[in-house]
Amino acid sequence: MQERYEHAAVERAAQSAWAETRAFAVTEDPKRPKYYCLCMFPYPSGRLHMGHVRNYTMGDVLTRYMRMQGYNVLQPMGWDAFGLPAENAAIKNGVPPAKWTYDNIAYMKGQLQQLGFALDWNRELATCQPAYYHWNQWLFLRMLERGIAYKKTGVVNWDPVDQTVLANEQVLDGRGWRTGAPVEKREIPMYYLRITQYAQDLLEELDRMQEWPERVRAMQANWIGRSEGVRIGFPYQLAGERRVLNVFTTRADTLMGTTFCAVAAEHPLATHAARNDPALAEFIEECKRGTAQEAEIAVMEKRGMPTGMFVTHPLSGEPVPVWVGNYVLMTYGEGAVMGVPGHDERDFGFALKYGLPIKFVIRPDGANAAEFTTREWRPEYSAYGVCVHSGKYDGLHYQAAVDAIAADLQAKGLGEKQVQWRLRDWGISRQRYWGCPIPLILCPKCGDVPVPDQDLPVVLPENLVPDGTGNPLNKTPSFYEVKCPQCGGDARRETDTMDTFVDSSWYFLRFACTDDDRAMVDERANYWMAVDQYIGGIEHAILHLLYSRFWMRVMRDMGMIQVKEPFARLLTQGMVLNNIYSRHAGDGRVEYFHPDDVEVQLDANGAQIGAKLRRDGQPVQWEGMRTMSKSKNNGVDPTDLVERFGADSIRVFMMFKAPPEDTLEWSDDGVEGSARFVRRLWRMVWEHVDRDGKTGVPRQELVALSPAQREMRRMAHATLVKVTDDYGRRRVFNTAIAAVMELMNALQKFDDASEQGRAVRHEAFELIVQMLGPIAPHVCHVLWKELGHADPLIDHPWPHPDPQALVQDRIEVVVQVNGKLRSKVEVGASASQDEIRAAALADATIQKWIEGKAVRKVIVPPGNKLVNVVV
RNA sequence: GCGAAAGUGGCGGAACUGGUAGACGCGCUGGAUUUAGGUUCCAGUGGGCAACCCCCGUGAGGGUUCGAGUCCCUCCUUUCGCACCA
Repeated sequence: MQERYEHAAVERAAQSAWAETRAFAVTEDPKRPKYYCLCMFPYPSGRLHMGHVRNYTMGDVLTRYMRMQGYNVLQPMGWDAFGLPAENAAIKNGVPPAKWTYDNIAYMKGQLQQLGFALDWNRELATCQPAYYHWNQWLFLRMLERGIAYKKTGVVNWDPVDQTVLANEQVLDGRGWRTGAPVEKREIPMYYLRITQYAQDLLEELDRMQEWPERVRAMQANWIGRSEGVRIGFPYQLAGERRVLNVFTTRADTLMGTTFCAVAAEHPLATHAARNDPALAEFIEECKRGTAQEAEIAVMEKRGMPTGMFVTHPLSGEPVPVWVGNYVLMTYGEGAVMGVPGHDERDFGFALKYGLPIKFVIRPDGANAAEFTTREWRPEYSAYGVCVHSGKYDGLHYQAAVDAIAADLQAKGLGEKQVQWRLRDWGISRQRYWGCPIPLILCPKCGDVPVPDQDLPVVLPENLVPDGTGNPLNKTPSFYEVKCPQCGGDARRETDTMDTFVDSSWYFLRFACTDDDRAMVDERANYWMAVDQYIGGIEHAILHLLYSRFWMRVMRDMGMIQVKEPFARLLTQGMVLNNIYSRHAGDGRVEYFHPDDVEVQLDANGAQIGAKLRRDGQPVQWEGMRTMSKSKNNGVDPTDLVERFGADSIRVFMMFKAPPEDTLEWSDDGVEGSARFVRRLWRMVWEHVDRDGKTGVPRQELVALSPAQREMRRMAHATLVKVTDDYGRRRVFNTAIAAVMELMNALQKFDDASEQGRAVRHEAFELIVQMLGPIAPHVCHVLWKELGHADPLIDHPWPHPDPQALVQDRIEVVVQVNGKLRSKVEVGASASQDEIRAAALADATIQKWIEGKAVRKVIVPPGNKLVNVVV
C-alpha cells in the first residue's frame, strides 16, 4: 500500500472499477425490496454549482447506504432541458438553444461523473428529446379528450417588445425583466389544465404525508387555500329581466351590515354599466392595465367608482349600490364582494373614502356593548362575535348566525354554503420557442384540431436561433404550415409551447422505462414508484411538487399508474452560501470581490474584524453570507475543487458542515479540514496494514481481550449503532461523520501492537471504511481492498453491531446534588438502583456536599446513568 | 397581516425521550518537526477567578420540575413562504 494519499489516482481507480462492472445499472427484481432515490434533475445551465453537488451527494449517500442494506436501488439522472436561459444564450451568442443545451449537458455529465455518483446512466433522459416530450403531447391530448385540458382566454402579462407572455416573477416594477418595457395585461387564449378538479384530494392527502417537511405541506395547503363560506345572491332588474349578482363571503354573519357591493373591473356588470358611462369605462381600463405585481396590488390605494346600478339586499330588501373596486379580484370567488365597512378593513377604507355608510352589526367577543365609532380601523372590528342590529339574527354567535343566514338564503334561492379555493387552473401555453410544442392544428374551418396520435411527436425544429423578437416558430413556415387533419384544408400549427413545469411533472416515471418507445410508462413504473426518497431545493415546494402530484392523479385515473402520491419522502436541502465582499463607489456603482481574493483580518481570539483585498491591501466591505451567484462574484467551481482536493473531500465537507435541511456556509478552511480527515484516514490504515509489515488479518480472541481492547472494540460498535441510526432513521450525515471522527481519535490513541490489539484495530478500520463508504466512496473502495477484501465495498452488506461488543462491565454514573453535577462514580453494569444510590452517597465529594444537610430524596431515573441527591 | 422555522463559544454546529451544555470540525494560542513557508504531530481554547473540588452561562423575563437549551406563558430578533383570497 502506498503511504501517500493521491486523490486523483484513488478516484480514477474506484471509478473505473465501477464502470467496468456496470455497478450502478439496475433492473427490476421482484425478489428484493426496491428503493427509488431521486434528486431533482438539473437545468443544464452550463456548469454544476455547489447546490447541485450538495443535493446529489445527499442522494448518493442514501443510495449507497440503502444498497449496502440489501435494497435494489435506482438512482437515475436526467436533464430539465427546455427553458428560457437557452433562448437568452441563443440571443446573446447566436447559437441555437439545442446546441447550447446539449453542450451543457455533456459538460455537466462529466462533472457528475467526476464526483463519483452512483447513477444509472443507462436511464439518462433529457426533456428536450422528442422521445421524451412525445409523451407530454400524447397525455395532453388525452387530457383534452377528458376535459382536463381546455382552452380559455385569460389575462396575462405581455411584454410588447419580446412579444411573449411573462410569468409574474419576470415582471419587475411593472416592466419586463429583459426589455424594460412596460408590461401590458392582455387577454390571450391559452390552454389550461384543470388542477382545481383535484384541489380537495391534493389538500386532504397532505395530512397523511408525514414524511414531508411540515413547511412544505403548510405552503401547499396555503396555496390550495380552501375556505368555507356562503355564496350570496343580490337580485336586480336589468332590461326588465330578473338577475342576480353573486358574491362569496366567509363572513355571512355580517350580511346585515352590507352597505354596498363591489365588483371587479372585468366583471360583466361593470362592462355593462360602462357602456353608457365613458368615465367609468376609462376607470375600468385603468384598472385592467394596472400593475401586475401582486405584492404591489396589496398595498395599492383602494379606488372605486359607482356603476349607478343598485341591487337588492337578499334579506332586508333594501337597495344596495354597486361599485367597481380596484381591489376586487375577478379570479377569486365570484369576482364580486359585499361591502361590509363595519367589519372588513378594506371595505372600511373604501367606505370612508367614498362616503358610504358604515353599519356595526357584530359585537366582538369580550367587548362591552358600546359600539365602535372611531374613524380609524381597529383589528377587533373584524373579530368574531354576536350579531347586533341584525333583526332576527341578534344574539347569534358567528357559526349560528352563518347557519341561520345560509338557511334563509337557501329558502329564497339566493345563496348557499360553498367551498372556495385559492388554487387556479394551470395555464401551460407559452409563446416561446424552446419548449414542447402543443400538439394542435388551428383550422379556420374545424377549429382547434388535435394532432392524430400516429403523427406524434410534433418535433420541435432544433436549428432555429431566436433573435429576441418573439417566437421564431412564427417565422418558420415549414413548421407552422400544415394541412388540417380533419378537412385537409390549409391550417396553421399551434406555435405556443408548453410550460417547462409540464416536463418535470412526470420525468420520475419515465426513468423506469426510458427505452419504451411504444408507451409513456409501463409496468416497470409500478415496480419503482413511488419515489422512496426525493431530494431537492425548497424553491420547488409549491409549483413542481404540486404539479407532479396533480399529474400523477391524472395518470392514475387513466389507469396508467397505481399510486397517486409520487414522492413518499421528501428532503428539502438547504442552500449553499458564501461570503460577499464589495466596495461601493461614490457614484453608486458596486464592485464585488471573490472571497479567494480577500484576506480576512482577525483579532486575538480569531474573531473576524475586517477584510482587505489582497491585490491592493485596501479594506473591502463584508456583506454577509448569501447564496453563490455570478452577480455577487462569490461562486466556487466544483471541478476546480475536485482537482485540488478530490471528490471525496468535497463530499465529506458538504455532508459534515451542516445538517441537510440547513443552509451551508462555504469555507475553504473547512474543505482543507475535510481533506485532512481523508488523508488521516488513509495514513492510519497505511500504518496499520503496511508500515507494521504484517498484512495478515489476526484472529480475534474475544474472551481474552484486555479491558482497554474491549473498550476500543465497544466504541467501534457503538459508533456503528450511531451511524446506522443517523443514515437510516434520522437522515443526518454531519453527526455520523463526527462520530467516526471521534472513533478515529480514539483509535489513534489506542497504542497496542499486540496481536489482539491489531485485531481490534483491524475490525475498527473495517467498520470505519464501511461507515464512510456512502460519503467518501472512492477512498473507501480502495482502503477496503487494502484491508484484505476481494469483494467490492459497494456490494458488501452493511455491518451489524455485535451485541457482545456493546456490553459493558462497569458504567459511569453521574451524581448531582440539587440538579448540579458534583461527581461521578463507577459501578458494576448490573448494579441495582439501591446499590447505585448507596455508591453515590458514599462518594467522598458528594459527602462533602451533603454534609450537615438533610437528604430529602435520592432520584435514580430509568437507565441508571444518573443520580440526583436532593438536600 | 397570515403561515412556517430558528435564536447555543470567535465561527459552523452537537446535545434525538426533560437527565454530564458546547461532541465533531474550523479558527486562534503555545510547543515539536522543518533552512523557511506549507504539511504533520502534541497540548490548550465559553466567561469569571492567582487557582479550584468554586461562581456564571443556551435571545429577554416569568413558570412547571428533584432536574429545563429541551416543556408552558409573555416578549424581542432573524430567516423563509404567502399576501386586496372577500
